[in-house]
Amino acid sequence: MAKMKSRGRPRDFDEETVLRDLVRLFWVKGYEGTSLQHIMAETGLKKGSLYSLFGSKKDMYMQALIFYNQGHVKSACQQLMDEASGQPLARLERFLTAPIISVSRDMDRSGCFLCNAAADMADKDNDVNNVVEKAHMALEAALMMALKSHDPSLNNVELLIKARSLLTTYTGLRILARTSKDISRLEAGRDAAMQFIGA
Amino acid sequence: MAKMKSRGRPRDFDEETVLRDLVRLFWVKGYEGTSLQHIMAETGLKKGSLYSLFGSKKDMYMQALIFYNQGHVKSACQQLMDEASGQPLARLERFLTAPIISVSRDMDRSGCFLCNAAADMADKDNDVNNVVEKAHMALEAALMMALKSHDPSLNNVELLIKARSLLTTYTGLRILARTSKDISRLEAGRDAAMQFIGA
DNA sequence: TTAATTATGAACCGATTGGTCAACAATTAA
DNA sequence: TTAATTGTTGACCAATCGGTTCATAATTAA
Repeated sequence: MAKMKSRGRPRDFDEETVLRDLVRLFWVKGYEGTSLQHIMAETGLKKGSLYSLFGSKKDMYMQALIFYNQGHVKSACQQLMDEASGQPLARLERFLTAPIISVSRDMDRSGCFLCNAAADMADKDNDVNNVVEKAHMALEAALMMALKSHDPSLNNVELLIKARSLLTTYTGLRILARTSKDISRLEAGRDAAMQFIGA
Repeated sequence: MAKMKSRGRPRDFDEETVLRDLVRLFWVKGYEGTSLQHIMAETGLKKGSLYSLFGSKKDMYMQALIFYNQGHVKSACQQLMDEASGQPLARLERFLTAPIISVSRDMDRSGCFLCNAAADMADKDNDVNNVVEKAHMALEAALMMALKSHDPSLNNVELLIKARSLLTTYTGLRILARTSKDISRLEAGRDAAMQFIGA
């Protein structure tokens, strides 16, 4: 979809870049911890532009979360389902290892924006809750695909249970990774989950 | 330790009650989401008293978190280790079921203050991080005791791995419980963990 | 009674909060 | 060239933020 020329003064910023900045800010600092000043500094935009573009701070958060889902979450789902991306068990293990790699290799304790949003905003705002819920469902579906590929004999009920247990472990790992100095704690959580689905 | 009469004007509030109020506030609203106005309204105290008592808002949060650990977390640990409180597996299952009961019976999505603190503050503040870390270690130790009681043949390495996997599941459940409308998602996470340790 | 000590409450602080608005700049359609 | 349209900017807003200060109240020790 090529963007057609619009009438008035053209924007002198890239909307996607702005969204990426918003994701990074809300991801690391949370909703209340991110002020308009932070956003202005990070994006280079002034309040007028930001508010004419989004409407409110909450809308900025929402758009950032949706953008994150269409990027990080979607690609995580795709990799889980991509048969060319390795054996099913290896793909599942990679999914559960991502939280560990972030902290052990990059010393990155920002976790997962989706998990942070669940902890931070989801109980306060229904719109955020719905976005988080949809992302969780998408992840469940992708996990079920990978599990089915690993063991085609499993029925849908069994698949759903295993997928949900993996989502629980993943979320726990993402949160624990924000505090834990000991990565073997995280590895234990991952290994137990892998052992459970491998059995 | 009876409190001896102090010299000046006596307090006309109960410190423990104030701490309970602080716990409730920070638990539900998080650190940034809780303002001094909220705290004044909830406790009935004015800023002067609060600041002479705690020193800063962060200290209020810290004291509340420590109080929570000495209450909720400690009693959870004790129940896990209390042989008179049921079979080891039943105690472990009760531990993992608590997050589900909160949301299914009481529609309480506030989760666990400790988990919320990990998600909310632990990466921003080292003092909070240390408190969270210590609580996690205490929970791990209690989980190991219950696991050992269930299967005395397990060595310490095996016990630690299983305990950590349970802590991961517990944390995941507490976070997912903040958004999930579907309690069967939570039950799946619990049942998988129970199946893993029962095996 | 007096002095020392401690707690309370309200006024006050500068800084920051999310949000609005109107003047101005840049573009296209007529 | 002109009008209509859209984007940018900075000033401005009331409200709130966490925090301080100080006079006053209430108590005990002397």
